[in-house]
Amino acid sequence: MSSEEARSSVCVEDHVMTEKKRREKLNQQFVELLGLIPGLKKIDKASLIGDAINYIRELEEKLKTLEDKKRASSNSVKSWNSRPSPNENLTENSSSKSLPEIEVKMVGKNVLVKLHCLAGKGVLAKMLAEIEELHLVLRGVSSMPFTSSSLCVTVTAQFEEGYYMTVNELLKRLSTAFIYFLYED
Amino acid sequence: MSSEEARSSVCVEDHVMTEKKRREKLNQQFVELLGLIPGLKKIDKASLIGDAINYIRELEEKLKTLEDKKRASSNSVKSWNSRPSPNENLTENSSSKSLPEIEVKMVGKNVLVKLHCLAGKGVLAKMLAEIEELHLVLRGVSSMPFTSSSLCVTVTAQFEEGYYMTVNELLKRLSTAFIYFLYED
DNA sequence: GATCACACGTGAACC
DNA sequence: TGGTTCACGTGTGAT
Repeated sequence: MSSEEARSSVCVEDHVMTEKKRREKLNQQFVELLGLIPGLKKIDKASLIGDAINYIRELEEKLKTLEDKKRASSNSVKSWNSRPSPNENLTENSSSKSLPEIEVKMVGKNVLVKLHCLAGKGVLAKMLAEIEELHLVLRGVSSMPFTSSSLCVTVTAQFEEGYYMTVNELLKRLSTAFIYFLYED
Repeated sequence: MSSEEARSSVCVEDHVMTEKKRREKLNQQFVELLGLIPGLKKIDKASLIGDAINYIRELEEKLKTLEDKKRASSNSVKSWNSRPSPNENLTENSSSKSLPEIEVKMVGKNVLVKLHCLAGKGVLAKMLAEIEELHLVLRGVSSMPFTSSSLCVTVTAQFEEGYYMTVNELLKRLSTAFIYFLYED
């Protein structure tokens, strides 16, 4: 008897409490997980984990799909500045500044944007998208190859009703947007 | 003694086996989940579920971010066909077909695409992106307003090295891509 | 030897 | 009343 009671320095009840604690924690995790999984039917612990597994796989797949789409339409843009050497055949008599060069003019709500940048798949589409996100309505777009690797783009646009911006602000926003391209995952 | 043994029709051992089965199933789910969660340190059951929870939250957040981005650059395209009434002032002497009208010409690797479509924010950018996804390298782009609500776009391009397509195939792909715009979530 | 996490058998609750 | 799921206390192995 006495040997059984004193079998361990801290007696059996301690063990029971510890185990109780462990179960509580685990169950707490279970209910937390329960709140995360949408549209589950059985609330079995097993089924719950099963649904969690399926949900994770589902999310991962969706994410992969979206990322691939994104990548397919913006990956090439990375090559835009991937050759940061300004020693192209365009620094001869141009202002010798590195690309892209951005020029903005405004008359009332009318905007003229001139862009000179390294050509690359997706660059033009991305530019237009970014311009339109600044609440500009495209009027005319002209794009022509300049050197073998650079592009001259001219865009005319108008501010949407109720939107306006100063020239400097617009220039800053455009530059920011283009930089955003380059570092986009 | 005998009453204890015959307490249930199929004796206690059945229950034991069932419970064993249940545990096995649950543990099986645990290990399956274990393989899905990246970079976990402790392999506690509790910690495992905890990490699973965090991972799910992480995935959901990433997905939301990506979807919002996507939405921001493609939402406006929905307005493209949101006025499906062909009774615009352009059905007068045009071929009276509903927009968009797509015309494709090819000479060797050189491609000419003419598009007549309802104007809308994001339309042009999306078009160019889709064209480029067909392994076409943009050469020249010209876009001008036609009626107050429609747009004439002319695109010259070249197939990337190693890529080719028949005129009909190209036309089909482009049409498909544009339809894809309209029904994109 | 103390702590931690686990699997087990068992009684009970809930259709 | 059977089938299914859960919580509990306990024994045990690993660190």
